[in-house]
Amino acid sequence: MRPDFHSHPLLAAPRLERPLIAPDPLLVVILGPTASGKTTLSLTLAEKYQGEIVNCDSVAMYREFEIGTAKPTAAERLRAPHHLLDVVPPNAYITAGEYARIARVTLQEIKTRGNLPIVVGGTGLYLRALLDGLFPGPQRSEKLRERLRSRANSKAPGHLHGILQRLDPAAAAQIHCNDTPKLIRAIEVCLATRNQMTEMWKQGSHPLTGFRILRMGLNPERGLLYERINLRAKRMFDLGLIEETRALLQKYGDDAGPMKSLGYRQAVQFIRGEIDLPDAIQSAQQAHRNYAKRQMTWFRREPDVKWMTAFGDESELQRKAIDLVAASLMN
RNA sequence: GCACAGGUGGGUGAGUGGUUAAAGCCGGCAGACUGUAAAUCUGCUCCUCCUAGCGGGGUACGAAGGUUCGAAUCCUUCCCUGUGCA
Repeated sequence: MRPDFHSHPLLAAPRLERPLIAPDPLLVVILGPTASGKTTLSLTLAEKYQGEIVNCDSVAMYREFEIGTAKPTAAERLRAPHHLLDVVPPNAYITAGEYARIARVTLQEIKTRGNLPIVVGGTGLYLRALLDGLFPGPQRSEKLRERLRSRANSKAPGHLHGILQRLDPAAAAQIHCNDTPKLIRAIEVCLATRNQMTEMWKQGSHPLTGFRILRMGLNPERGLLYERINLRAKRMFDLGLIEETRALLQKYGDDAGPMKSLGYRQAVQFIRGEIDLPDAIQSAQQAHRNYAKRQMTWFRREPDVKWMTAFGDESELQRKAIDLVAASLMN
């Protein structure tokens, strides 16, 4: 049985009831769509405030996936300590729950050093898992999933939804019958816990404690963002995305880690001869743009975000961000 | 110049007399999301006028005419595009 990370004394210690002498230290969160300049802003803030950067981008956690992930460069990583980059082997996988566990440990360590933790991320679910916590659900069961998937393929379309309907009607009402991955997870939770997933949700989650959180959101004008996305996605191909993907494919096969993610999926299609290079590039650009939109949809619901309508590398925005942090440190 | 093929909504592409303001796909916009989330899924999407909304009206399938109760669909001419022959 794997230890429940929520019970770790350091992470989930109840806050003291009596007023604390010193307020909780600050935690800066930079969120925003892909290519909005989160990295640049994080570097600026880290240098200014002795910060340490904690990645919150799911794909950037994988080793050997380099060009397509727009990780901070080696030079950038020299400017401030970086965490949770390159921590997952290419043929393994990480989940939101696992991310939250290790990210919380990392945050605690930064706190101990007295530095300013700066969480930088585009993965909404990971951010939520870190900040708000997930419900205490079971881990994935590959066997069960395999069984469900193969059964679903041989049966009528609504099959999985029907199963969930019987197991947990409330969950079934919330998950669309076409959304196979979410249906599978819900069924998995019900079966593994012998309880309904919606009941499990009621047990609540464990939010991150011990920090005052300052959320800064980058929201540059959409047209400009899309231009940057197009340029960056194209550049990834110029820098050798195809070659990198080919090597990864050879080493780990096509189900390795984030092979289905932005850019890599298109590179794989090209390598297989399914599309030509211009189409692969265009398709990758499109995928990045669509992703940016989805990220904004997610982040708009995030509470207490200080939104800024510009890119993270614009000096005026950086000045505002610096002021925001200064003001928060003051309180 | 002649011969074929073709010109449909932001793109692509169905539709070959009425049930078509026009399928599907893409794009665009909006949304969902509780352990692989850079994943997965959902809704809306011609213009215009009236209506709070239901809804109703007007335009529209290269252009102009024509046939017909009725046309994106049939006919004529014209304009474009591609291919073949000269």
